[in-house]
Amino acid sequence: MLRFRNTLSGKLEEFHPIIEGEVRFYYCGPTVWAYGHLGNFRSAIAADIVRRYLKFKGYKVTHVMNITDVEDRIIAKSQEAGLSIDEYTAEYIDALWEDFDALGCERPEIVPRATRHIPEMVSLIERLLASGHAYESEGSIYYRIGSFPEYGKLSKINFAGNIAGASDRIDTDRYEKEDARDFALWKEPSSATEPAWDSAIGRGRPGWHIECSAMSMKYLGETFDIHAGGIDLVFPHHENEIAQSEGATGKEFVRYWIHFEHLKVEGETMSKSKGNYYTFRDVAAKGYSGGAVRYFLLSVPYNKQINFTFDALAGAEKTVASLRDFKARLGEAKTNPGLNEALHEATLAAAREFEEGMDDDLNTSVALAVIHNLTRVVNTALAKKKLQEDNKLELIELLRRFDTVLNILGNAQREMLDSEVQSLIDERQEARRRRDFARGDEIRDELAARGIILEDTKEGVRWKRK
RNA sequence: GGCGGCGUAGCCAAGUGGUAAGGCAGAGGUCUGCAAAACCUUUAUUCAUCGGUUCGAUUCCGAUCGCCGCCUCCA
Repeated sequence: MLRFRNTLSGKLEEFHPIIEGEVRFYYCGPTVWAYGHLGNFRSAIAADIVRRYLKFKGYKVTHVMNITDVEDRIIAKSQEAGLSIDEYTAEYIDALWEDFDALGCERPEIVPRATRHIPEMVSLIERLLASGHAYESEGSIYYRIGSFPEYGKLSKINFAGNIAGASDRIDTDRYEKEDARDFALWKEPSSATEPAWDSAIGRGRPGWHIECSAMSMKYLGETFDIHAGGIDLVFPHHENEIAQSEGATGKEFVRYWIHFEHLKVEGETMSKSKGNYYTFRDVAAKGYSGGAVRYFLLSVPYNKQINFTFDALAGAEKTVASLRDFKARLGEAKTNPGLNEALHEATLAAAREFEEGMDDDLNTSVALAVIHNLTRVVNTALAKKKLQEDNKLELIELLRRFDTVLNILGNAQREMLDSEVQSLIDERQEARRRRDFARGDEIRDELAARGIILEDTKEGVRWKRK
């Protein structure tokens, strides 16, 4: 039975979707201006695991990931560059999909953009105005937090204690609000050139939080199953989403809230504003693969902070390579018909333990350990020639199934040999037959320099590209 | 000031009221012409410190020290 730690209750809860067999899942994706650092991808990969594991469990998943593109900073940056919002964001969105592919993340079913959903936001704001949850002040519209007594239930925020110590940082808005805590739903343009939309509630642009309420409810319904995002979104973003959505509908907004913990670097949160961040592209430029980054980010469960180091990433690179080698070796193994019973038991146990680990709030650490343990058992069997045909088939199938969730084993396609490379290998074999090992080693070194690694085995020469 | 998290071997780290997963690195061995890969063995009497509860605590409670986060744009 799948269990998630629900931020709302703070407890581990059994997961039951609202509609049998179907899951509606919203993930707050990265804003465009802050695009690219690895912390974003920890979150994106965690969301990918949520999605993939739900599918593994047999659910039909509708996954919505927003792309925020009317946020203050994007507007400022696009204006600086003399570009429209779409022109400014286009290259970041292209980069996002390239990196998604490199990191093995599936595309969500629906990727709505705020700029395409202004009418939905306006009508939600109209509902809030009509029900007294919102008010207009000097051309802008604010949410009236005093009208929503449950405000704070997600973040457990305590305004009495909070304001005492942090009041100097709360009321920084230049507009007139009834209460310092109230937040903007609709902002009057501050200049004639600022992007703005004409609507029934005046000319302006949406506040940061309203898009997620409007878009999630449009695509997933007024109450849906899972809402996920980075832990820093708990307050104020998700708290405000609850206030907006439940204020407008009077219904429960989301069943399960899931928050992904931060990636740290040298003991501190990796963040855009601190400047202590690496992007996936920085790391890729140093030669690390998307698979290694994905493995590293999965090596600690999503609900724990993880410390980024290049040593750990290098370890992940080796580990992924050895798992992929294992998969290839298993595929090539020569076996006799039949089933080795002990190995069959180990295979069943691995399948069970993997699922138990993942069921427990998506514990990817346990899932990976299961694969390593299975690998060791199978390697030993392979070395002792205990692997039989039926074992091989069920192991290949199990690894394939594990990888529908983790997506770290890659495709085991064997590239075609260059005829030139093949002739060098043949020449080396001939030299070795003559016991001319000097020439043989020379050829091996030459191939190594060109990224071809040779392994001499009893069945012949195995090779792989570095 | 309010709220929350963390401190486990050289490094990255999982985990649990019943005696410490996994990865990387290291050491020894098997195999090999030598390598590589793989396999085997090996690396924490101990989980920040000090108390308490318990038959038993790394796991629960309290205190102390250290680190991090949210409360303000970032996942």
